[in-house]
Amino acid sequence: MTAPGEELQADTGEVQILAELFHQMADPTRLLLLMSMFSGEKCVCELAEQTDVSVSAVSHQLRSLRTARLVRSRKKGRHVFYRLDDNHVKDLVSKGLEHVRE
Amino acid sequence: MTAPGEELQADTGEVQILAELFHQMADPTRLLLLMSMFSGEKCVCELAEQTDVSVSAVSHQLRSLRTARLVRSRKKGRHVFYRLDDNHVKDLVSKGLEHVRE
DNA sequence: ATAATAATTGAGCAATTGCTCATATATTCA
DNA sequence: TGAATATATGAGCAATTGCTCAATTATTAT
Repeated sequence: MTAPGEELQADTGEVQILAELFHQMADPTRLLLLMSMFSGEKCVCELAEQTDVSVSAVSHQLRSLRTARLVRSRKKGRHVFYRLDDNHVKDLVSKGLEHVRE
Repeated sequence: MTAPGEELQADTGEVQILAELFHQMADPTRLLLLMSMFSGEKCVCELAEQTDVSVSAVSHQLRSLRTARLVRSRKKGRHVFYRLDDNHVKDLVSKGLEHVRE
């Protein structure tokens, strides 16, 4: 499953961006939010309920995730629905869980 | 490449540990250290030179990585050699770079 | 033993983080 | 229009982070 190795070279700029990606996934609340979106888009209040975090805190973290392009949002009436921007995040969580579960 | 979905369920404890894993990879210096070890074990002074970070700072970060079980160390004479504990880290970086490179 | 080299450690500090609280904005409904 | 609901936002604050600097330990060489 480990790549041959050549494409694992990265310049300083890429390392910064890569670190920022992992940074977004490094907070339990944000990670929980991302994982909640695995089953499809969710509005802010659903996400707040599922993660047991205040709506305000969730909104702050979603902004962070949106700015870092890990999620996208769509407005529908009074609700704003959030979903994963692409499925790399899902792959990363999957690989991460493999590691955690040894 | 995305897993079928069933094994992506995680309890609170697992999410904490997973967040800690990503946290270790979320700092540019630690990420650079990990990537330096892709080509095999390296001593502290080599790692310091390659990452252009002070020996002390490198040692602090290596301790963090070792405590979190992302790396292992081996002492040989005056040198301490560090290597990746398993190849999940390499897989995660590989997947992360795929995301960064779109 | 003494000096030199490699690495670790603890204190301390500026910068960043993730939350709460209060407030503001936007949309729907009566 | 006015009330209710959903979300966003800014200030502020305690906790955490990643570094430097100085001191320490461990090993090797003279």
